[in-house]
Order: sequence, then C-alpha cells, then structure tokens
Amino acid sequence: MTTPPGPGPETPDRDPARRATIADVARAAGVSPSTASVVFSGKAPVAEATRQRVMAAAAELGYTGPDPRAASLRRGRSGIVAVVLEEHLRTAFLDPVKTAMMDGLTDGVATLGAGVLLLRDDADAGSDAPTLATAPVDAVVLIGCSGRMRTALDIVRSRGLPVVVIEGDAGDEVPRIELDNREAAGQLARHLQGLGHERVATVTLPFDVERRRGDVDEDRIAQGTVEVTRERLDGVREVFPDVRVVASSGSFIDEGVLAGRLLFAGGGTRPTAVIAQSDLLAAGVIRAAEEHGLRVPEDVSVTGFDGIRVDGLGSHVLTTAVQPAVEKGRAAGDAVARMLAGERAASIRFTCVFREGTTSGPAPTKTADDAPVDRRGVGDP
Amino acid sequence: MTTPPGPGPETPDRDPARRATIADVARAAGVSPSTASVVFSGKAPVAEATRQRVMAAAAELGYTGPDPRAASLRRGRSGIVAVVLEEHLRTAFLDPVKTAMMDGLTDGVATLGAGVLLLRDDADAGSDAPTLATAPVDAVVLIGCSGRMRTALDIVRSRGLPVVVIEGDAGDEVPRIELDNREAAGQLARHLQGLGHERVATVTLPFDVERRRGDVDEDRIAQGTVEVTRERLDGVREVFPDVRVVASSGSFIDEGVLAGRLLFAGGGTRPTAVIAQSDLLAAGVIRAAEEHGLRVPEDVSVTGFDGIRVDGLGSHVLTTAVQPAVEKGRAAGDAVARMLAGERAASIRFTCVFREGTTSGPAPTKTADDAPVDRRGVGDP
DNA sequence: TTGTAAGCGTTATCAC
DNA sequence: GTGATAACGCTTACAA
Repeated sequence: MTTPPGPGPETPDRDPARRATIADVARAAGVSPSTASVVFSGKAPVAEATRQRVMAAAAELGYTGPDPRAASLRRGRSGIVAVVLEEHLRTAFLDPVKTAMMDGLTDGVATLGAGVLLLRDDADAGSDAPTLATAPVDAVVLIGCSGRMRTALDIVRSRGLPVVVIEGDAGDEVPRIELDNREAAGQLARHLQGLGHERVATVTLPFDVERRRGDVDEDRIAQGTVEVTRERLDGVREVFPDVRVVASSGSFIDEGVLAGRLLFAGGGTRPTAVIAQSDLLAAGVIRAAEEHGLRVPEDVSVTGFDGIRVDGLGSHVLTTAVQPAVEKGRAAGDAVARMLAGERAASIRFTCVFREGTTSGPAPTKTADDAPVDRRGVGDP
Repeated sequence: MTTPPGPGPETPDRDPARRATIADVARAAGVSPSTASVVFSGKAPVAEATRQRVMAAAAELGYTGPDPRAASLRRGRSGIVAVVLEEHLRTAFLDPVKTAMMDGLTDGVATLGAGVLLLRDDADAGSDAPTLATAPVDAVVLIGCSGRMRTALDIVRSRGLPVVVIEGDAGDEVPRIELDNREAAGQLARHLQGLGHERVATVTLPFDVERRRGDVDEDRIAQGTVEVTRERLDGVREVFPDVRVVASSGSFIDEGVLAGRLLFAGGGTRPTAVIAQSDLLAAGVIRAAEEHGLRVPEDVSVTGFDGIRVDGLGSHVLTTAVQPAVEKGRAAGDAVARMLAGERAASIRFTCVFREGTTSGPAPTKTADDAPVDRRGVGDP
C-alpha cells in the first residue's frame, strides 16, 4: 500500500526533495543495500549485470556515492589528518621550509588515503571553528614546539588520536620527526672556525612564544621553549662558546636585516662571521651587511640553515646546512599511516648536508681592534 | 539484570576497551543521553547540578566530548570546507597572492565554524586520497580556472554542495569572487602610455593548462582557458593593440627572468616598457633587464600586478595594481557561510588600486631604430 | 554472488 | 529541565 503502482521504478516511494540514499538506489535497482554498497566500495566482487543495474539506478536518482559522513561514522575513519600550525597560515606558508614539509606531508598522508585539514593551535574557545577537540580527524601532526603545543597534545591524547610531532618534543610516547640540528650547526661553526673566524655572532630563530628580538642573555636561553633554536645554538656554542646571540622574531629576510643592522651598525666590535639559523635570516643579514658597505664574504662571512632557494640573494650561494624538508613531511605522513594501521611508529632523525657556498670565506686579517670600515658610513651620525 | 550491582558507577556495564560514548556517560551520571548531549552542546538549559554530574561522569570515563563523525552525520554538517587548488601545494603556497587569499579564507570560514581541507584538482582515481567526490565537506571553494575546474565543478554540483569560485567562471549559478583585471591592467597600460611608451611588451600568466612559455600567437590567445590571463591582456591591448605577448608558465620570479631574457636579449627591437601580469614576474623581468645592463626605469619601465611584497627587488618599488587578496579570501568564506545558511550569495567584484612605484618612468628618447645599448654586452656573441 | 540485520554515536523532536 | 525515541546513511559480519 505504501508503494503506489507507478509506471516503474522511476516513481520510488520517497520524498523527492530528499537526497537519494544508497537504500533508495538499492531499491530502485532491485538489490539489497549491501550489494549496492559493495558496488560503490568495490570491496567485494559483484556480477557485472548487477553492477550495471545499480549504476543505472544511481544515475537515475542522481546518487553520486555514499555520504562521506555516514561512511566515516560507520568505518570509524574520516580520512582526514589534522595539521596543527603554530601561527597564522600566511606566516606559516611564508616559510619555504614549512611549505616543502607540507608538501611531503600531503604526499605522505595521501598514500594512506587521507587529506590534510589545516588547524591553528590558538583557534580556541572564542570562535566555534573546528578545533583539535572537535574536528573529525583520524590523526594529528603537530608542527613546531611552542608552549601551546602542550595543550594541543593533551587534547589529542585525551581523544586517543595518533599523533606525530615534527620538530618538537612531546615525550617518548610520541613519535617525532627531527633533524640533527646540533650537529649540522656545529659543522657550520667548525667550517667558519677553519676559516679563521673568531669574532662570531649568531642570529637565532625565536626562543619562545614571545619572540622578542635582539641580544639574548643566558636566562632567556635557559628558559627558551623552542627546541630547534636551542639545538642549533648549542651546536654553535660547542665551537664558539662566547658567540654573540641575537634573536629574531621569526624566519624572515626582514628579520635578518634587523638583526644584521644590530650587528653591523652597533658601535661595538663587529663580527667577522654570522651564523644565521635559517637561510631567510642569512639573506637578511647579507643585505644588512651590504647596506653597511661590508662585502660578503670578504669582510663578513654569513651562513644559513635549511638549503632552500632564496630569492633576492643576487649571485650569492649561501653556505648552509641543507635539510630534507619534503622528506620530513613525507615521513610524518608515513608515520601517521603506520600508527593508523596499528603499528608503532618510530621517531626518525634526519640528517642535514653541509653545503659550502660563496658566502663564507677566510676571516679578514685584523687591522685594528675594530671591524672593517663602513664604506658608506651608514651607521654614523 | 544487565547491570550487576557493582560498587558504584565506576563499574559500568560496558567493554572497558571501547571508548566511552555519550550513552555511557549518561548512564554513569544517571541521566538520559539527550540530557548528556545537551550538556556538551549547550543547546538547551540544564540544571547546574545535572551538568556537574554529567561532567564528573565524563571525566571519570575519560569521555572528551561527542564523536565528531557521529555528530556530523546527525547534524548533516562536517564543519569542513574544501579548497581546491589547481596545483601542487608547494606551488600554490609559493604564490604570495594565494597565500594571502588562503589566509582570508580561513578567517572567513572560521566565522562559520569551519576548517579548511586542502584538495588538489588532480587528486583522482589513482590514489584513494579523499577527493572532491568523497571528502566529508560542507562546501567547496574553487581557486583558479584551469580546465580541470570543470570536472571539479561537476562533482561538486552533483553532490549538491555549495560552491564559490575565486578567479574563474563557473556559470551564472555559481557566485564568484573576482577582480577588475581588465580595468586595472588598462590603467597600468595608460600609465605607461602617458609616459610616452610605444614599444611595449607584456609577460603573461599561463594561458592554459599546458603552460607553454614564450611568444604567443592569436590562436593561442583565443583558445586560452585562463580568465585572468586573458582579462589582464585585454586591458593592455585596449591601449596597446600590438603589444608583444610573451607567456610564462607560472607566477614566479624565475619565469619573469626567462621571459625578460627573451625580450631583452633577442635581436629584435627591445621594448621600452614591460607589463608583467604579476609582481613576481615583474621582479624577474627587472632582474633580466639588469642582467642585460638595462636600467629600470631609465632604459625600460616594468609594471607588475598584485601589490604584494616581493623580496629581492632591491630598492625598487614596483609600479603595480594592488589587489585585495586577503579580502578576496574572506569574501569567499563569507559567501560560503551565507550559502550554508540557505541564503543566496552574490558574486563580488573587487577593485585593484593603482600604485605608482619607481619602476616606471618616461620612455627613453629614441636614438636609433634600436633599443638602448646593452652596456654589458651579455646578449652579444 | 547476494541478502539480512545489527549497529556506528549522535542529536532533534516531542512529550512529560 | 529532563527523558524516550527515532532517525542520520552507511558498512560488514554472517547467513543463504
């Protein structure tokens, strides 16, 4: 009685305003829902004739495949991996290293059949944007290591989601993808030492969420929460214990310029070599040096870190530690995949490759107590 | 009978290996599931005492809130908006305009309580990554206008998802966010015309998915599928109908360099002004000009498009059309929000602002039939 | 190869 | 303010 004897299956017993469901399709095709489901998932063999009938019915009803929401509830998987960045997207993607990493990551999770949901670690109570606490994700990748990462980590753990950390320490339970920051930085420092440099300064990434610029004292170093910064600094200090430490507020060319001005314009003794903790910072330092009439590498050597292509470096080739950024991302994706498969993912430590460029050279022979003359007098009143 | 008289609620009638559900919490708290649900959603008033009991039970059971998958099935919303990019992520995020747009977009969708899922328009059958066809998203934002966008559009429409297009034409049904490309380009051209330029070339974005570099003939222009490219070109041709057209394969400084070399090294007559369709291209053109010993703007004027900050431009300030990239993204987010709310979102057309910089100047006075001498002889054998 | 049936964990609705 | 009930749309043992 509920099904009026209409002129065929094209008059099914359902509200036409409603979207068709797989049950509708099955009914129209005269098969069971499970068969229809299998036709779409391909998880079991189906007779070709049956398949055709189901597809035809689907086309007829405008059914375009299983509702992902229902499927993910049933399967217990959403096919989405959250990536938690510690900053504004614009900022995150300004950093070529992060971009490369993201690329590897999307690759990595794609093999697992997942997509990447961008999340910020400060998207909290205020807005009702999907947070780590509410997003339908299967796993989480944490990038960076700000203080807020602890919060993120707590949420993730209480949700019981697999998690991988890139460049950060989340305890032994959590697999991490890291770099031999200390060793690579040490190598750069030794390179400069071999060239005879003694008055060396280093321009670092931020030490903490405050991201304050300028000279840094021991206290702040000790209290720093950003692992990478400290590791790279430690590597340098092994070689140059008394290195002057200037912090930037982020990995940008402009920040490098600011730090460089501080180093070169200041009245004190100028360094003959600057070890920047990123290529972008290094590019800025070089620019600042040139602003002050200093030649690179004749008057001052500058090294970077990352091994990315930096625009605006002119003909310089940066002496730097090349890190496998894309691979790092891919490794994170793989680790997530493994955890989702129930395996235990191990932490991975990647190795940087030292690359000698044209921005480092022999230390200038000392003429006086001071550094080379500022040929353009920019720093003078 | 099913609940053994254990020593209290901490011995609930459930498999302890399973994650607690809201039903478990409700049972432990001695309330109904609906009440427990309301405690978490806050969608209805609950007595404080009840609330406390539920929260306590949740804490006890390690329940951290509703399962997003189940909630999204029930609600019919996943809180996720897909963003379809026409390229590799790394490539997409290399483009400052896109990054800025993405930023605005995440802002825009956040007001709606949604996150952004990154999708590529070629992530198809091959892998089983979540595609437009299978991702649990509430709405879709299409960026760009490659040929593959049509496919994406078909999928989206058959799924009945709200969709917004940024910089592309998807028919009148689909709200779009666009720019006054033609007018803005025309303005730049008139600016150069006013400065006396006659031999003008333009370096364009790609015309089609092939992205072939080099001089372009009428046929290819006519067959071009990329709206932006054509619109900006049209604007220029209104003023300079015979402009030489050189296509790049993307908005990159390097591409600008290649195009610039073609223009400046070639034996033919050199342009006195180059209208690049993006700031990055313009930066490359400038670099190429300087390679060839040409001064900007004395020997050749160069204009860009976008108004982003370009690193590596030295002291130049680009003459360009400044587009409101972040606003575009936010507008897309807003449009999606409106559509999700059942309203009909209108298309929006943003306006660029002409900015005169230091890279454009009066046309050099003609000395011979040829362009200024290549002072460094780079182009000579 | 196909069908039956039992959920997946929530939340909207409505009655109390 | 709280509770019973019925979906939401699908998948997958298991049985036939």
